[in-house]
Amino acid sequence: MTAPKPSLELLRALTDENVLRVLMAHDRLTRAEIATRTGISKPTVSESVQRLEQARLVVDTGERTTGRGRVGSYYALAPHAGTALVASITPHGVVAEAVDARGRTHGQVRTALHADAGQEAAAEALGAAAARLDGRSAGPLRLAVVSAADPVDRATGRLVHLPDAPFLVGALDPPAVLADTVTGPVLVDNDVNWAARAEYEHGCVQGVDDFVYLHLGEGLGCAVVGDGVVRRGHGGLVGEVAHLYTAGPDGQAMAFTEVFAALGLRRNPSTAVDVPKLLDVLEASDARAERVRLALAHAIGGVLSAALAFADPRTVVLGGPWGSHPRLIAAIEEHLARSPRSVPLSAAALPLPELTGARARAVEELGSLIVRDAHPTTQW
Amino acid sequence: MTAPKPSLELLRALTDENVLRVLMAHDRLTRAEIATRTGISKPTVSESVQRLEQARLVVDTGERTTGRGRVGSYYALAPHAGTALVASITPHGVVAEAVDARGRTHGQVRTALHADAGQEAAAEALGAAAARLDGRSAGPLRLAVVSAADPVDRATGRLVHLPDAPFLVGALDPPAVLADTVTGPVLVDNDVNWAARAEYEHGCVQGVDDFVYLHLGEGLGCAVVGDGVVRRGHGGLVGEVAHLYTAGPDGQAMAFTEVFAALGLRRNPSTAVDVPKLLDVLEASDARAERVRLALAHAIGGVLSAALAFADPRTVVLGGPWGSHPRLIAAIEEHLARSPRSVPLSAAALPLPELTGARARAVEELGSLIVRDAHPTTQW
DNA sequence: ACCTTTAGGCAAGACTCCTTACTAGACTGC
DNA sequence: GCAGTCTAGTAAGGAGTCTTGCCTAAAGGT
Repeated sequence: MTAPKPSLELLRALTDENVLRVLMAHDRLTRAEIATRTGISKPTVSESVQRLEQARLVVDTGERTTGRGRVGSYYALAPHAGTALVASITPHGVVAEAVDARGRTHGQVRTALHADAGQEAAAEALGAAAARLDGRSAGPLRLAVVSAADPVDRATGRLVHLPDAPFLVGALDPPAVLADTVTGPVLVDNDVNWAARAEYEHGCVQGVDDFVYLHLGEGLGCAVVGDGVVRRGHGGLVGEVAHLYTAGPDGQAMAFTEVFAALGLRRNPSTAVDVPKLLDVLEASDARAERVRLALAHAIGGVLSAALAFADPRTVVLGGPWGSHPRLIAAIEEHLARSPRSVPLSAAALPLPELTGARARAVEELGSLIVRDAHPTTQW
Repeated sequence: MTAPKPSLELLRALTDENVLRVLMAHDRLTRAEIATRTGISKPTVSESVQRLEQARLVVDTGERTTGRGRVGSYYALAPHAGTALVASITPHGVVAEAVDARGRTHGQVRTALHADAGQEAAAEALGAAAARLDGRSAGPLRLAVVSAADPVDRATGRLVHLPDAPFLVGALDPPAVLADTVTGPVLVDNDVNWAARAEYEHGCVQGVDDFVYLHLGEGLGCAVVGDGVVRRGHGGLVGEVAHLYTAGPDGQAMAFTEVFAALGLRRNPSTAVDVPKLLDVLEASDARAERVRLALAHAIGGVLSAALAFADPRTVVLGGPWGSHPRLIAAIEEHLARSPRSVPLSAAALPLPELTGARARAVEELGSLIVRDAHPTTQW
């Protein structure tokens, strides 16, 4: 039911958007190249470039074409059109970078955190990183996209604590921390959701519009991609599988997180999974380790039965410090083979996937902001 | 990333779309009324109406305005612009109707089926109903929207049989059955999904963009609405909760459908739930019935824990022959109160919800078809 | 030295939408 | 019964956009 009111202003806006978008994809182009790439006629492109140059969204780079024919001028997006902040926050540290609308990274800042650093340290590191990147880049930081290793409230962007969840980063309010440095919106989401986006765009499930990404690490998380988009649900808590009923070591129904308590795989007194111990179990070959592996496969099989029922994925991607272990995947596959419904598994493989996914969103969003700059009042 | 190529043809198409859409919402309007309602100027509207009249998409109804001022002519969508077939197929019978782009129903056909009628009877009833409605309506049947009480393959529109599911209607291929009568696409989906759409638009969850609709009847089904749209997943099998792990009567993990076997609530030898017997249990007040109710609440609580983990609904709607029973809802609420995460419940109340939901989709789709008629080559 | 190629500019034309002004007809009030 | 008022629709003119086609300038190839 899309039907914007027709007007000549709309046409002009559309032309400018086409020009801006092609400049976001190609970093420097002559007017003639823009015309052929967009399919718009040369005179129209010329007018548009003139408008956008006057609006300081596009600049003549000073470079000139070489080769046969008349020399042409290369145009590009104005460097001061702004950049976006991309940040990833985990209990181990903060990684932040600035990206422009072309998708180029303009500097990266890493800050290590102690495991028991607490939330103030995380907030401070995030703020400091943003300030440094803001000072270093040509334009303002127009928006921020933040990845956090905890559940995120969809309405406020704040990190939330769920019962029996490890709360690795702790209470943090990224929009508040970044309000002074970033001029526009601050988008926050769970690291697993961003990782899923990265796998969708650059990883092992390209072109698969419906899949589930199960992250198994200290915390237990999951992302659901439906119709090509990461689904967040009402509160942003899609993928919080800790309290999902599944099968425990002796076949009794229990919450997924309780399975690790029952198997002695928690890092007491917290509710976090003891990853080193779990990896030992996956490597060991004694009978007890085999029993634990079976129990894990059974429990994860239960989680996957829920994924099948509520997300109907084409594939399930397993990631996280122990989620992509081949022996675990083999055990789960064996379990699935005996189940009434099955689903193919694959292992996640991208490095820093949450940063990749967040970066993609940042570029997309920055592009939309710049397009809106050109025609602030036009809406469609 | 929407950026259609600007052109004058696009503008004209947009004008025509605005005019058509407002005529779909108001059934008869003068040119002046169209102008004020769309915000487009009178001369432009006049041109558009002339074009659309020539294209036989709009007609002068012959009616004239009364009251002060010059008499105006009322225009309306052409009756032969076509209608859409809406059909619901359950083991008890077929209900079919024709709707026009205004959303008006143009006749309903009901065919009762015996419980053991088989799939040929269903196919025949559907085909016959379509033929009768086709003959009765002014224009052609341009598309069909079918609701079926079984899982539907998203790619083909065929009904599919899942292990341990009752397969109430049986193997049926609505696109094939309707290919001769319906000139355009045939959209098929599960009755629960259509019912969820009806509740979203006219029922108890209006404005709630994320909810889950749990249908409890002979079969066990579920619909997931995320960001305002019914989610279907890769194969269209979102909501098939029969094999979801949950808690059985004695606390052991088992598939949801097995719970009914364990409780003796199946209509042997099928896997369908014995609804009358279950309703008896909900009405009875002896200790055994109380135990069964607790077990049901526990099992459904497990299903809801999966819904929370994978859909994060704002509300859960309970529907179906026994799903909206107050005593069941009370038992589930009591169970949820003791759970780490909870969610509000509400009871479905619409009559024939699957037909309402399917009708809404049919009207929407028919509108898009008619708009495309006006400008077949323009795309956005 | 001449031809070819290419970026960019210019002019003309077609088209769309809008504003303003006008006409035709019918009701209202005296 | 008549003048005034109100409204649907039309006509004319203007502003703006896109496209086609042609031209010029400058560089490379032959």
